[in-house]
Amino acid sequence: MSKESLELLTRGTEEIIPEEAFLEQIDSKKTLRIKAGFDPTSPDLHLGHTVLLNKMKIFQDLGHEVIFLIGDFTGLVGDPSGVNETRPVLTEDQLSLNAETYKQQVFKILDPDKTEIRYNSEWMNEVHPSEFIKLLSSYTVARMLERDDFSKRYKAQQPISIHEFLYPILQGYDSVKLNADIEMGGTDQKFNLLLGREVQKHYGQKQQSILTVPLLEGLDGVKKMSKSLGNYIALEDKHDDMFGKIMSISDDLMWRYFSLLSFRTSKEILAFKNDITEGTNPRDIKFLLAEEIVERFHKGLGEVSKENFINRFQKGNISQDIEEININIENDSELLTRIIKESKLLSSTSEALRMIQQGAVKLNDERVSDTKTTVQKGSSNLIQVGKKKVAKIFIL
RNA sequence: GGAGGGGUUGGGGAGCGGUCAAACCCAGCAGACUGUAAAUCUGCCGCCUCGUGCUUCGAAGGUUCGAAUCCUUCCCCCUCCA
Repeated sequence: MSKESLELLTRGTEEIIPEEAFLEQIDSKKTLRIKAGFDPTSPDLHLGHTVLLNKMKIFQDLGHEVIFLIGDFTGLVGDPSGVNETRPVLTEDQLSLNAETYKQQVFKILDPDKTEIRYNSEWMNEVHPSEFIKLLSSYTVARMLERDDFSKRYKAQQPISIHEFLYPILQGYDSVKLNADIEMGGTDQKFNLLLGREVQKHYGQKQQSILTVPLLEGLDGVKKMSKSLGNYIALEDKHDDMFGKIMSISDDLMWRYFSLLSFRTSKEILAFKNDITEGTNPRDIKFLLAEEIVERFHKGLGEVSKENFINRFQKGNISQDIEEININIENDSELLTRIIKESKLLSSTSEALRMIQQGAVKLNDERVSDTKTTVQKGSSNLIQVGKKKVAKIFIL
């Protein structure tokens, strides 16, 4: 393998274990089986996931077999990684629905012709109980408790269910069944990935090497990007939303996003940093990042998103494509607070009331100060709540 | 199986018969200021028909003029012993 390809492959990775074995594999010219698993616990993939997907794509381009494993069975167990409490168990219906939307989304990055999609229910549903016991004997409770999140929860007197111990072992079994040469995952997966090596050994199989990628911080810049924390940018986000969300990240975080998400060279990124030192507004550099990312998921809309953004926030105009909502009312007029709730702009009339009191609500570009403001049947109204929420509402 | 501790509004965590929609911290939201950044200041942060209104403090009953606070039963969690 060329030096360039190797650089490409290892750039932005957190750890490779064991490094020597990995390099040997890469050098061997053998077609490697690369595994990465995803829990279909929530239907939206976000930018955090793409750090890993991008890596998979590189392996694909190098001609290796990439396995996108959907953990539909293990999803029933719930991965305890990095969580400080027991995860709710999902129903099979939810899981299979999520798995479907996953498939559609990953091919925004991966090459469908070169991707092997597998479900671990394929083999897990067939495992005989005696086989299962044999599998579970591959690891010990003491070693399981070594895992950081388990030991923390244990010390903090928080519950750990027995089934949570199974998760890492089952994940390891997937590696056995798939004959994985390399498994990739986020840094929070390190324990699970390493355990896969133990399970493979237990089954007399060649041990996989593992490659971890950093977890992308969410919009808050502190916690990892995740749907449950609400600090995520979904691949399915509309272009304007995606652009806006990227613009809202802090200047520090911007560099993190550049290094993990951008396809620009390290050299270019360094040049941007210099520009800022020399007086360029960091916002303008952030524009470049936002445009690149939006363009990746919404072909041809990067530029447009930027223009909309400038219109909306720098010039104060409202962008063209605002969500339009129809609301049916019974009387001739209705309280604005109720309309705001009905349109889902806010979740309760109480909240709408407070927002009006705080001067956050605009009706047809006029700031609303009267909490009893009403709108007429048959009218169309532009309603803004704060800077980010806007909708055109038709009262029917 | 035995002994003890505990379950409070998104998270943490006060309250331990009325003055409790419930201190305080974090997170979040809005306004001002800005680059929809950060920092800062101010306000908000259960629901509605906005009132001496309604529903909340694991669940259900009970005591009381009055309960998150007391009693009973049940559910759940943790620790130690077996």
